[in-house]
Amino acid sequence: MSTTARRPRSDGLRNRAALLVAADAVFAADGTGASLSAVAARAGVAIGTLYKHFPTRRNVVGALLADRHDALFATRPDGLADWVRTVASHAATYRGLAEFLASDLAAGGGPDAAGDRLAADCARMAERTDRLVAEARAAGSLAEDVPVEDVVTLMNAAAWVREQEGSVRADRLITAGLAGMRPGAREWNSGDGRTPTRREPRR
Amino acid sequence: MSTTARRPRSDGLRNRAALLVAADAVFAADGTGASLSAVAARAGVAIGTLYKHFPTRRNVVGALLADRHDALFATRPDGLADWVRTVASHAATYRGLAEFLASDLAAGGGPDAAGDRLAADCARMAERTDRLVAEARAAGSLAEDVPVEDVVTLMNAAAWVREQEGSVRADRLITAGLAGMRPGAREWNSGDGRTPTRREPRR
DNA sequence: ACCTGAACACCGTTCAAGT
DNA sequence: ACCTGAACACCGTTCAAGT
Repeated sequence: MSTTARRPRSDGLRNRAALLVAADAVFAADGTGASLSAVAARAGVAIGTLYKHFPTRRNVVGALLADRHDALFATRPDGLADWVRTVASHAATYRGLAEFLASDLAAGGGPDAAGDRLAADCARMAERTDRLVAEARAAGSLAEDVPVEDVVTLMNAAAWVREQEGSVRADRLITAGLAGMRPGAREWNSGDGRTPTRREPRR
Repeated sequence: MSTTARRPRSDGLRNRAALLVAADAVFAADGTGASLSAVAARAGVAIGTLYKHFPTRRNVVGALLADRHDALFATRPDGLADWVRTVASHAATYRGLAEFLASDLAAGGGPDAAGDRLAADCARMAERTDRLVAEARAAGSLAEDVPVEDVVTLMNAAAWVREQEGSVRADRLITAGLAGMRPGAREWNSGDGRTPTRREPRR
């Protein structure tokens, strides 16, 4: 029960910071799956030191994203489309990050939710998405029967597309996806993509 | 210039077949990036034999997909939506395959186009997509100003989503995406996802 | 309290030697 | 013509030993 707050040693702090700087550079070049040995080498510390500070690769990614997430949550998104675009762009910071975040978000916040920065950030992202989806529904720009999951899927998919094919294609996917989620957009057809009729019109 | 057709040795053929069976099982379990040593071991051959038959991992994947592609091209898709769904489903056969195919398709058919089965198949897929996009435009179910690339992006994204989140979410993404590519669907707004007006109506 | 680096298990890829 | 398996370079992860 004694939560004795031990103050960290100064070399520990220095090494931690150096590791994050190195990880950012290495991940930017080689993606989220890049060599951790290379990260440690670049930071000028032994591999054991990296594992001491960050027991899992997930911890490295989480720590690396912390600052970016602060910035992300500090902005007031101008509607759902803006939020989707911003998150998709963020989730494509490193190659492989989209997959990383998608699985983390799906797991509802990763393995150990307590004290886990990445898990907490994912939860916050989910909350904000919920809110903006509700707003968009109220504003009539999102159909009532489109679940939040569909929007989250679009965000993840767009992030992956951004990694693979660049921001232009990702933006266009978002535009089309959201347009297709507007009230009435999925009324006629959507089955075979041929005959533009057949379902009874709404109201 | 002498294209002397040498007939392959029988043990060579047997090993090749065994390698493909093993690769299918291992890839199904661990994805496209799975251990090739494990594949060779499961096939009961030495690692060198694997590399003799398939110099690169891409060749393994290509050979593995050959039969599936024959089946894919044998079917007559019932419109663009059907084709997009079919391809997305196919491209999610193994984990990691979506990324594999996306980059191959983007490269216009991979490194060595001549005699490369995977490259040829990708080219065929591109052709068929072109044709169905043209048909959909003519039928009025796809807006004239939607480039084929947008449809291909949707196919790739849906395949990735299928790997990550399952077929339900992938299908819904396709439905929304295609609905958003219908004539007129992107007319009003699509900027901030808030005010449903502002652009001049069509015609 | 933190750091080091050897140690172990694994994988990709090549290539000399075999049959 | 094809197969084998040792060899090399690399990586993830742990842990005893240091300071």
